[in-house]
Amino acid sequence: MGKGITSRQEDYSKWYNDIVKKAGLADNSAVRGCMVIKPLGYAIWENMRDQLDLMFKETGHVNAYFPIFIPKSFLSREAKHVEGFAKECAVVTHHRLMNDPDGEGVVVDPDARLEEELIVRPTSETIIWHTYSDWIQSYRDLPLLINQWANVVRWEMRTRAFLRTAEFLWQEGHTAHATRKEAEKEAELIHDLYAQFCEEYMAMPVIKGAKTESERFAGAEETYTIEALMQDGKALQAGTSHFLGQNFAKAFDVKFLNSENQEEYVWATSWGVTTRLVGAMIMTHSDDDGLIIPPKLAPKQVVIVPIPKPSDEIMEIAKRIEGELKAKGIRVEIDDDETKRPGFKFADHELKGTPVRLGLGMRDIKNGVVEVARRDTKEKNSVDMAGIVEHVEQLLVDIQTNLFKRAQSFRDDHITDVDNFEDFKKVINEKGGFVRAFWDGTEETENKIKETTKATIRCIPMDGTEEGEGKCVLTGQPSSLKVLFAKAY
RNA sequence: CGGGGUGUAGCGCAGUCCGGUUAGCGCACCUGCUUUGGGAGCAGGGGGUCGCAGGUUCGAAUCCUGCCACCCCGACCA
Repeated sequence: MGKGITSRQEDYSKWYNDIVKKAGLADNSAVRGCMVIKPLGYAIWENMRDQLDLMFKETGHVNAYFPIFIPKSFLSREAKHVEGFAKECAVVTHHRLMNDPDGEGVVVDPDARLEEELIVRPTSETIIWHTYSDWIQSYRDLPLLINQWANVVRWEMRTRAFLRTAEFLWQEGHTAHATRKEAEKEAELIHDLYAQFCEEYMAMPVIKGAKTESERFAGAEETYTIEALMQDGKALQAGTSHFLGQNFAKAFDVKFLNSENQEEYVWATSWGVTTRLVGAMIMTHSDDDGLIIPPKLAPKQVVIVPIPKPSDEIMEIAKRIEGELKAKGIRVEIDDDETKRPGFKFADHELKGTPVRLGLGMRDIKNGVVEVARRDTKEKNSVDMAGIVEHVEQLLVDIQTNLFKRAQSFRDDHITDVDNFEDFKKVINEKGGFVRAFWDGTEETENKIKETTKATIRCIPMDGTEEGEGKCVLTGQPSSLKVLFAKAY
């Protein structure tokens, strides 16, 4: 699976940055830490967004939009929340510029200082819960199931395209419920939905689990996560769903009257996935020849290349095939650029990850065939022109399946059970991937392991079969808790 | 904020140690001809405040001083 599997992180970073740049997914921007998402990168995100949006709506959620600015005082209402985000907030202090009285250009007008500073949202819990307190009076107002598509800003020290940028795009769901049980169910529902999306659409296997207390979202009682494994053996948190208990309801005084006319605080969840998923897709599937996009997310699923160039006769057949594929709902395009030669186009479409390429020249037309090349395995076959539409339709399904299986077997090969700390260190440092081991459940042990190996507990897996009793991999204390460790992005 | 590195054309780089023609190469771009089934060849052409500001010198991409920016590795994090 390409150069991904390397012990040298530097090489992997270079490979990743090269793909982002050469395939045309994103550029650095004028602002440090922010990126420009280019049309191809954005189109992939749009496909992710559209599918997720559909899944949210099918489960009863609706979209709304809340302000990008949050009054500073809101952030301090929930103690843990402010602690978690305070260090990475962009702050608006003024609302006006003026010509520099001592020189050229503009300066901040000192008279335009805001009475209360505004925070550029790093997440929207506070402003949304402030709003919910007005919206919720009765149990009849519940549940409130709202999602927003937005940008957020977290002033990170070090950034990396898609995986960690100062500004990123995401969706954040914020729901309010009458009972603890219902809110817990909501958090689990979204957790499952995210996992389903990653596996079915991104062809990326994930492990579902819960975060330990120290890795939990700031202000959450329980954080569910889906963890994916990248080709360099590092784990990536691909999405989280939080059960917030009544923390935010209490902080923002969101109460409702139940059917017995008693006042109660509401129960909450929040959940989100980000443009990081685009980075996850790259690092899960791509190879040395460039990007590989799973068919379900590919902006272009099929490209038809006239060989050697788009003559009338070739174009007539190409257009017929294009029309038939489109009629099946397949996203297809004819590359009729006369200034580029076929060899260039082949390499270019491979770089950009188009799942299927059809080559069509006079030789093929005489033989009544089309040359079919698949991006995932790079296999080429001549296929009977008569059955080409059905063939391509099936091939897209096969590629989607193959990508998932390939990523899954890589992932499964990189889950290693260990029962002593020597093996633990060895696997983390040499083989990479997930290490499954017993943990005594203390934060102290968790921190010690992090300090000595840089591995963190990615999750306490949910579908962990009964592992019985064992001994903590570090302390040897008796434990019934088997968890997954890994180095992570 | 620590450790390393780099700033020269849109991109990637050489030249800097040891100052000296008009600052060079590859890719990309433009024109023409020949090509065209895996990133075409030849010929011609356009494009530069050598990161910024001072200084030394007859002369600075090159030496000196100061500043700035970016990248990689850590700490922090979706």
